[in-house]
Amino acid sequence: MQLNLSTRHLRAFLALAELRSFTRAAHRCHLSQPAFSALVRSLEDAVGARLFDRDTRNVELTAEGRTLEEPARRLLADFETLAADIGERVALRKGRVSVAALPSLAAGWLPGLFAEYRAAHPGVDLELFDTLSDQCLELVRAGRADFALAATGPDSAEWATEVLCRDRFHLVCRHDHPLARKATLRVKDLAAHPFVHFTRASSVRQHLEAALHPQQMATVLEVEHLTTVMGMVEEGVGITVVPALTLFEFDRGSLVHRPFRLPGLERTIYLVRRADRGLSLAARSLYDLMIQRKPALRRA
Amino acid sequence: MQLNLSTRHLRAFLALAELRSFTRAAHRCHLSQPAFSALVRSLEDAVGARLFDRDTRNVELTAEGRTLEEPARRLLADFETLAADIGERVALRKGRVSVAALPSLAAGWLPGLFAEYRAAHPGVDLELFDTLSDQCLELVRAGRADFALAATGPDSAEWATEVLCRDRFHLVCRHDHPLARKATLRVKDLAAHPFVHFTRASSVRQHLEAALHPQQMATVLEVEHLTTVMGMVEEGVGITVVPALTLFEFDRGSLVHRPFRLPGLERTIYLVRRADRGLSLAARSLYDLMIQRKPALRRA
DNA sequence: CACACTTACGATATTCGTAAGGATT
DNA sequence: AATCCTTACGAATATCGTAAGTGTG
Repeated sequence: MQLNLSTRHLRAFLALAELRSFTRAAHRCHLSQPAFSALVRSLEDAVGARLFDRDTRNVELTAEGRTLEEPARRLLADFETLAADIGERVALRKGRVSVAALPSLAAGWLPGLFAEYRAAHPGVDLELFDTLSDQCLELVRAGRADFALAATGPDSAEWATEVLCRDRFHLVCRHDHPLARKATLRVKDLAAHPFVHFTRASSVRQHLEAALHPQQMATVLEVEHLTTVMGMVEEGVGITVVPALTLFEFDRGSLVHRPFRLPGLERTIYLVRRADRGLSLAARSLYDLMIQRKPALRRA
Repeated sequence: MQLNLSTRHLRAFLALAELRSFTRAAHRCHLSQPAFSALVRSLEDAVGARLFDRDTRNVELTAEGRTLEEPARRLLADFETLAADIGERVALRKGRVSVAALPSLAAGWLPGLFAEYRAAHPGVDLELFDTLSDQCLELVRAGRADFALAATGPDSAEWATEVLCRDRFHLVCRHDHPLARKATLRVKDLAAHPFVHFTRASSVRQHLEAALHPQQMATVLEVEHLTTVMGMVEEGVGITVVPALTLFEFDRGSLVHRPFRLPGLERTIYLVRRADRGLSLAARSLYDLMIQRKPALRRA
């Protein structure tokens, strides 16, 4: 037989110990006085000892009651701290979300979204891993990230995926480049010009090659970072093709970007999470905000 | 609105977190599975968050549940420590009793009684103040002693008193003293012989003077400690009169002690406690043992 | 279809508030 | 007489277990 005590028992005990009056303590506990009396008695029965000496005039803790007073106070405080903690998590005033995202998304679209989320829930810690697709999934699998923004939709029971948006590829070249003003843009037009590629590990490169296959590019360079691609193109080293979500990097007067008509020339951005565990409230709220604020697809 | 949680909620939560099965956790909590299910739901409703992700195959903590797990474990452990503590006090395996007693009782009668009590309840700490009557009462008034053994029965609403025993006065003299063999012993016989008194502060002295009044003694010495009185009498410095409960000190071949017939020549030993607060369980049990083992009145 | 959680539901236990009782000042 | 805790008691609520329902492998 294990005893069952509730926070109401603790509150009643402490109220009575402090106020030394059943009537007033009952009122503090929002109970009628007889109900309060019964509650105290049930507590005394549960612990097997009389905790208060009472006659019609005075109420006072017994020796056993006094030994209980301080521990009970701490216990209730701990309880309430815990309740407050989870309450703050429910109210999204506290918590932590960790997102793994491709660099192309991390730099362009996410900052604005994170800013909005942070303004709404300043108490929630945000963590962002900007890394390549495989590593993103690995972080989610290991539980270090709540979910990932990735360009691959891994089709396994391990994952729960949802489409965030489709991201069309654009040609980027200098303003004075021949392709900048060509009437209709075709894939085979690319072959004639020096091309700045992403490294083969990047999802942009992989998507691009798959979409353009078997068309070959005139690769002059393979680089890792988006900024480097931009610099190269701006200096006329070559042209490139990038997804719309990275175009923020190329928004400068010396450059031009133009979408392709070809429907296959796009990638899909997925929200990916583990199928076997739900999202925390904080993670869910950020996830939902992402769905709600889907990246606008640029036409220009 | 303040939430009400019970130890059963905690136990259910922890059992389910550990066993990851409603069926098995319900069994551990001695509940039917649907009742257990309802209990978990009521916990989730109370904290306002889903704590377990469950489908028909798997049960697992949510992120919020995980944040709750360790604190809940500590909280329940604290609860049970506290319950165990008070249980041990109720069972008298733990506790503390403090007694204030006159030196005459502290040295003679109490040691055997304390030994008996200690053997029965080795976990209970015993404290003994052996001091004069006024100081005994002061210790009880201040709450530093649970009750006192005193020769004065203070007749005030402040005190609750109970008679422990009556203690008759005996003449003590050397074996070779004239009074050692006198056929009938009268008070006035005392006046002719040098008398060793206790100090005026002692209750023995006060009782004796009150009882013998207006008879005057031939005082040769006033000393504080019982042992000193014994030494003086043994060396033939004088005779003395002491209560029966101190006779243990005079049980040696060279000395004789003889009771007086006079009924007034006795003192009453009281158990004295504060009227406004009860005794702790440990104190009550020692108190009751004292009543039960009242000092045997010596006839010899 | 077997297993595991949820829902339905009637029975039982607990807890509530009002009203009466008893003790003390 | 007034105050304060306890007891009595019918009503509302909570909790229980059995049995049926539901979804998943």
